Amino acid sequence: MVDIIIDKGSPVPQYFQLQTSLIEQIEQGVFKPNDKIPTEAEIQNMTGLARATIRQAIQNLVNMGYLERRRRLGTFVLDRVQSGKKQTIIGVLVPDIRSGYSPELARGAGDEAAQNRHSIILCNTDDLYVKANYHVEHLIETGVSGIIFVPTASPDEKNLDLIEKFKRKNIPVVLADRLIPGLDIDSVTTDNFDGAYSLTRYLIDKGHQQIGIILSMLFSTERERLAGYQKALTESRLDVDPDLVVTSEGPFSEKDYREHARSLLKQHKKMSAIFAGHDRIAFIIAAMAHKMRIDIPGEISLAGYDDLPFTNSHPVGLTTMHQPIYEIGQQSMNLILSRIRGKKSAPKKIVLQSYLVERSSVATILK
Amino acid sequence: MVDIIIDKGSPVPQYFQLQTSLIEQIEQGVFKPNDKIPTEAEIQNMTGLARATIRQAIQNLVNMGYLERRRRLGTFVLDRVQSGKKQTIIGVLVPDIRSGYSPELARGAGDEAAQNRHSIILCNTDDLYVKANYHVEHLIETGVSGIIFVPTASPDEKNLDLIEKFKRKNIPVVLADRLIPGLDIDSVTTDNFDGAYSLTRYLIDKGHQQIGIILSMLFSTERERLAGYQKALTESRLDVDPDLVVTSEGPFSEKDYREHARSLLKQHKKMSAIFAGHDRIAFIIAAMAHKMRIDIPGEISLAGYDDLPFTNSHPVGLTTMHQPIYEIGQQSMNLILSRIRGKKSAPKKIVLQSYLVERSSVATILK
DNA sequence: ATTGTCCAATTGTATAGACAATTATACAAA
DNA sequence: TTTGTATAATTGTCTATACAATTGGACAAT
Repeated sequence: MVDIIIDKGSPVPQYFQLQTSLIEQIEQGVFKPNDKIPTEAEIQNMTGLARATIRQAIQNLVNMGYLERRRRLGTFVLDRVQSGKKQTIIGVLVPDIRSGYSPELARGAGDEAAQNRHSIILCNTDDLYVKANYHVEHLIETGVSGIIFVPTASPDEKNLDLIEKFKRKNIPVVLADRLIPGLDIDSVTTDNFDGAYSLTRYLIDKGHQQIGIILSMLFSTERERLAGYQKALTESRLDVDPDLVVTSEGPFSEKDYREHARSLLKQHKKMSAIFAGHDRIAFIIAAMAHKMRIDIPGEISLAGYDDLPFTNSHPVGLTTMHQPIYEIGQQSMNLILSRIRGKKSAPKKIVLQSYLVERSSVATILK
Repeated sequence: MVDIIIDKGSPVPQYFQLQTSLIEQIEQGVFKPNDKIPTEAEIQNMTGLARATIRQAIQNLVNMGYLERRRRLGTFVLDRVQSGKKQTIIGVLVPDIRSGYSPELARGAGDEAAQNRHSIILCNTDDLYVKANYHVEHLIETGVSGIIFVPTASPDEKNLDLIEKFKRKNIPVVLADRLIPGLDIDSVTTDNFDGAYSLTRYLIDKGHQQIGIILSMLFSTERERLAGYQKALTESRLDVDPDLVVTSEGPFSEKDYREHARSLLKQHKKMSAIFAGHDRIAFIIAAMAHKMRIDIPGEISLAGYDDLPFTNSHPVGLTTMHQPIYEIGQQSMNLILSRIRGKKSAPKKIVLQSYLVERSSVATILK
């Protein structure tokens, strides 16, 4: 039965009490869609409130999309679809949807969002702060409910600055794939240290003793991979030859990496295997080796990292660490959705495991 | 100067007159962002209206995002950005953001949207009607302003059905890359007929007389390519050998295509070149040829279609038709934005040109 | 069957006035 | 310096009341 009680003594405004009471009854189904609620006069009799007060409450519910007034007929409850809860949209900021793992990540996030009847707005940052910032402002204006963010290649404080903007608006953020040192926030990553360690161990077990490595130092992911590589070597009492460690501070540029690949391959007599920081470098190395007439894996073995979707169909047959990128996207979405639903708890740091995919680019060396 | 005149005799409600007058003065810059407007008491003196009436007008402007009340301080004009006009969001429906040309297309559309301060909601259809339909409903609920749609692999009437749903809601739609026969609607495509014709001519000019082809018949694009191939052959008085035309009715499946590739390659003595319907098939053929120890281009030449982003870095060195996918995305976005801005004119059908990218997979045959 | 007129219910607009809550500011007290 | 307190300006909440506008439905006129 209809039942509205107003506590005149409460500090809660009476129009607000009425409003809350009505919403409750609508959501609990006392008033169903298309039902007519009591007229203003009736509510006046029931509650003793002034009509203006009642109107204020009802007007708010009309603005919120719960009710609809029809002159001479009364006030009616709107359908669920139209009422209240608007669509939830999650912003996804990735470096570049065309390449690397971004498509896979976006796909995982998108599928998971779709399953929960939400959508993603996709933004390319090109790993640049300015572009990311542009999208950040825009996403906030658009009113997204949450953000999945792959930090850009900019300095940490720049990335922090972007995250801060969301925090100020109470929009939850999940970091995907890359971390920002010292920042305690929800994240979904893979264990790059452990992955690189396992991969290097694998190479060592195959008999390789001189292992070159080439990677960028821009991201937490690759820095961890370098650390894993170093640990595996020192653990096996092998020297880390600084000549064989080629790092780059700059962002990924096809041309730079070709140069790096060439300079490393020039020393190919000094080593039996190369650990490429990620598959794209691996393929550049493979192409360069082909050009320099160095046979893989005959003369030198090659291992990658990522196992990108097309790695599988690439004729090099690259042995690489498979990263569960799709799952990163999924889990990031799940995490952000649980935050949007209001879950309060300490930041959750999900770390997924990678696994080795053996193809044909690594040879076994007989001692 | 501040100046509010209310006509008490007018049938226009006085609160509405006040409201309109205030909006006008805000938009004309009499009140600038962060300015304080007169207090309720002052307006009362200026107009002679009751405070409740004034409040009603002001409350509406607060709801509309023009004003902000600050207790004890007064009522202030908000920034333009926050006020009124909501963000425009464009839905983009692609087969699969992970593979093929979708990432490039989404990137083109996304960049163009960003330049115009809009966003894209990205949806993967997997070329399935049901998934597309799911997203369609959701996009409509979300209130997107326009749609860029790559038709699914479903029958035409299913795709028409999806488009119809948008039309009913007056949401403009642009078809990207693929067409639906008989449908007169905005579209951005490439000239597949002409492209395939040129590519086949190129092969013929290189001395190839027996040219196999393998493609799917599911999409308008590939059907046109087949037609272009046939035209080039007959024009040069070469027979179209039905044994060398391998078509598939089903959707793209790695396994099926491997089988098709194998059966075509078994006949490799009968031909000197293969025209692969798109690059992904081309790479499957290349991998299969490698397995069967058939040298490309030594024993057989191979040409693709699409020039996907990674084709370039693929060691096969595939000669292929470059499709301006990024531009398709851009132009689609431009077209949809002009429709959203209200442009009325006959459906515009933009056809972009492809061009040949010569790499090393096609040999010249000496006669 | 269509059109016109009136009625009554209900929401829409408006006035006048009262007191409450909030908060920037200034000033006092610790 | 910090903390508490008073003040006044302004918006926030609420009552009581009146008349206007809209409109479904009944009924009459054409």
